[in-house]
Amino acid sequence: MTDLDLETRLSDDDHQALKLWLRLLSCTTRVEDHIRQRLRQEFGTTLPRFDLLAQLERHPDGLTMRELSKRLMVTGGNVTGITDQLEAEGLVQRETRAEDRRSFIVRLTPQGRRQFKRMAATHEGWIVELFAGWTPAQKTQVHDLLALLKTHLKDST
Amino acid sequence: MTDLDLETRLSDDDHQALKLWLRLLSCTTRVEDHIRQRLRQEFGTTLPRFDLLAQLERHPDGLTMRELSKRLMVTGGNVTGITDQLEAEGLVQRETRAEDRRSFIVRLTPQGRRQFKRMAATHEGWIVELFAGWTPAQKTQVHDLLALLKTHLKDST
DNA sequence: TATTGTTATACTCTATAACTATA
DNA sequence: TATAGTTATAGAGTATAACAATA
Repeated sequence: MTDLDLETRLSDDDHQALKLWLRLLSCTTRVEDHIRQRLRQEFGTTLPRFDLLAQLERHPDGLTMRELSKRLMVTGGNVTGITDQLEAEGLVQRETRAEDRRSFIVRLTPQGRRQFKRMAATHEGWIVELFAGWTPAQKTQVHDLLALLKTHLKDST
Repeated sequence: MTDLDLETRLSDDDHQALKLWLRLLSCTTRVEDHIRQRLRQEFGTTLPRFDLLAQLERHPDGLTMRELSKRLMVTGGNVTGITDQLEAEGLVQRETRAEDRRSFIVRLTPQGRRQFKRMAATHEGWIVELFAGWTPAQKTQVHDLLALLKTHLKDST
């Protein structure tokens, strides 16, 4: 019964970690799908586009494509595509730089800033509603616990 | 200054919910990517294939395509594709049923069961390691808190 | 040579819809 | 008619690699 060995060496504690992970994954995925759907329905946009705008809103002086690529954790080609769309919609603009003519600064347009603020406020409302059942202490605690995951991820890679 | 209104009406508590969600999303995504990568490297498989095998392992009598589709929360065409691959690899088999010749039962082959148990044990090891910094009480608490999210999701849909 | 950004291409995962064969 | 499953197709979202311009 070698198969059984694989099972019996797992403690309850191990199964608890697996159960937690499966729930974490399914909950997060479902919330994410829900948010994608509402972003599309209510604002005709996507999560990657929203995320790019959010980065620019946090950096009023703009970011280069390379910086956006690193912050969004996607490769350069994708940033080009998303930026093209947002520029066509008039929400961001590319600005050339004299210092380095290979790159440029991507910045929110006034319209882009207004539009993003509207979307961000609505988006935040969805999230607040979602965590309405959690106390502030619980939110803080889980927020801090999650930081530990990233540590373990780096260690094992 | 209408823009400021959107900002000032948000309490610290609201921002806390948003911060928590962003961390939840980024942590989960990074862990998921990490697991996809290791499943590919070490077992040459993908998360959807692993998930399908996991469902069959939990149901030794097998499941119909329709049942798999519902449990995996993907549409039928996708289940057909994944099942085709797994059948080609000899890990699952389709069995016709006399009662209803439109459908069949998908079941793990002995080889599929052995292979899945190997992968599942390794996979569980990754997860256990990941949550090593959490106490059993913390795991239970977060597991239960996450259940609340699904409730709020259903309400707002 | 190295770096920034673009283009072209392909892969994974998903959905939709038309189709078949049974019921 | 309705249902189980398949096929064909399309669309996100991502990566890789070849390329042009500049450093």
